[in-house]
Amino acid sequence: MAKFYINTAIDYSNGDPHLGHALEKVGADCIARYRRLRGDQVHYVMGMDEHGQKVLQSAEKAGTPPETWVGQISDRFENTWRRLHCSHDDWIRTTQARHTRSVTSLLQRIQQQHPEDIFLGVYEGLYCVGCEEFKAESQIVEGRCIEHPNLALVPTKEENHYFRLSRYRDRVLELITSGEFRVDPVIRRNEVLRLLESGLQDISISRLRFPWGIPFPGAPEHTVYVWFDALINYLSATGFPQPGYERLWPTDLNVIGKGITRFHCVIWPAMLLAAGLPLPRRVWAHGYVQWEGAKVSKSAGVSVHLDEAIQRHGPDALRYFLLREVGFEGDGNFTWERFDDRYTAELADGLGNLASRSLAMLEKYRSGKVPADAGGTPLDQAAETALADYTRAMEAIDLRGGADAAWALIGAANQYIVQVAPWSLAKQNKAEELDRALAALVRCLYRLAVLIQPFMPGKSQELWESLGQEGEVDPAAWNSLSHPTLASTEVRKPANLFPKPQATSP
RNA sequence: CGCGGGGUGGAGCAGUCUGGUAGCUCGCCGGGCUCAUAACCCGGAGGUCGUGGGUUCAAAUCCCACCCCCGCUACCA
Repeated sequence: MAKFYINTAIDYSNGDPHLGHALEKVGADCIARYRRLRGDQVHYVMGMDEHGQKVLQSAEKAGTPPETWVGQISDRFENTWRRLHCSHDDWIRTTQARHTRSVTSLLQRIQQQHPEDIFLGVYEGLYCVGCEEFKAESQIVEGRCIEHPNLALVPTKEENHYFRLSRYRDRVLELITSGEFRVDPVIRRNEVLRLLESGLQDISISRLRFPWGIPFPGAPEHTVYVWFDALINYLSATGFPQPGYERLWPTDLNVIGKGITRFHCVIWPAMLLAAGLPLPRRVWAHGYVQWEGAKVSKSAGVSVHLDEAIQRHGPDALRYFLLREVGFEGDGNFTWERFDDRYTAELADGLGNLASRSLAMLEKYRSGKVPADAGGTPLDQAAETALADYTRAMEAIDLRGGADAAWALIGAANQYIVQVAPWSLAKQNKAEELDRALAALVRCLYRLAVLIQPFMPGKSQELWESLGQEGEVDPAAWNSLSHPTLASTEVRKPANLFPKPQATSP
């Protein structure tokens, strides 16, 4: 059984979860669930990035101690992901002792293995509190930071610890080019390669006398710069530096947003090289959710829509919509209209109605008992194709393609029903043909329950149970997809899987 | 300025690498069916593929120029 250690980016404790965060978590969860179906030993970790000046300021503004503040935000995020059926195995927070231990240890390890890679330097410049960084000339317009024109830049001069990032350019470039360290999709890889080709500067990794962070090893008046600190969480969650962390490390797949590839595809690998540790095998940088065609940002208050979006048609429907409409590769758009359209067409009229009509016939013509048959119907053939397409897409992290394959099977099932017209067979007393058609339909639903599980675990389970199945969809279920044995199983028509609103509200 | 993505029937997209009757989903029109969540199936109408040149027997697809929209440019998923 292969181990599969998957991380999502940890989110900054500076606001509420929004649709963009949700896309990432749901996408990673879909991948994690698919890997579990395939029998991998999955370890899925999410969490929070809780240090840094912006967090401290937010806490102060709220009149709350920072420890309490980040605790509240952490709960809010994790509850949201649980509501969306995320199946993470661990929840890491950068204020936890295990993380402090890990950061300290990693830095010491770099200092031991490559003492010249961490050095003292004086930084003098204009610091933007909004960005938590010194700004370069190109980022300053009229004496203000481009990103935060409402905040005054603070002239700052301080002694910082630096990391010799420049030294690792060639090696990282080589590892990406050779595919040993994979960066996907290709467009993101090309961006990172261009960045590397243009050269790297050493980076400041500590802040003097800033209290809300991890003390810098050997220089307690400094704290570790928040980004440097945050990246290490992926290692902390393996138990590093405790023996046995190698059971999880390295990360098999790190799921992040396209905006932070620089940190995950350049700085983080360089840090690991400096420490003599293996690199993640793969980074996947998804696109952004646009709201009605416009960019979603933390400041825009789009978090409001997340609760609303979950409530609108339930968590499973939101997962489905994010992964199929918005997509997990490029940017995608989110509008209520499209959400409602897809919900009605694909979930209610598509999957929901198929389950409803098929199982209604089972109850009506065979009292809910699945007849024995020889199999090998055109619908079984369609399932074979769908399964192959689905597998190919999911292995390539083409989540939209995976959903497409499952829905192609739904289309095939509806066509099959019209072609064989079970109601006519019943009237004509063609029992054997009717048995064959009904059994084929139940097999089809069984397969669908498995295929949709990574996308809609809640609805998958409802369907699974209505098919008379015990427990949950698991690797054994996956392995039975080519020839499910369901004869004599008792099935029942479920309550509407995807109820439609009675009247279209304005 | 630099880099990148995009401009295809009413809407949203695929197709462009490897030129050869323009495809999908939704919507619209017509027909069928009655098992089903007024659902499902079949057929049809609708596009000079951003603009202008060029290459070619043939261009959405290759080349050149231009117009428009959007993102990134160091810490936002």
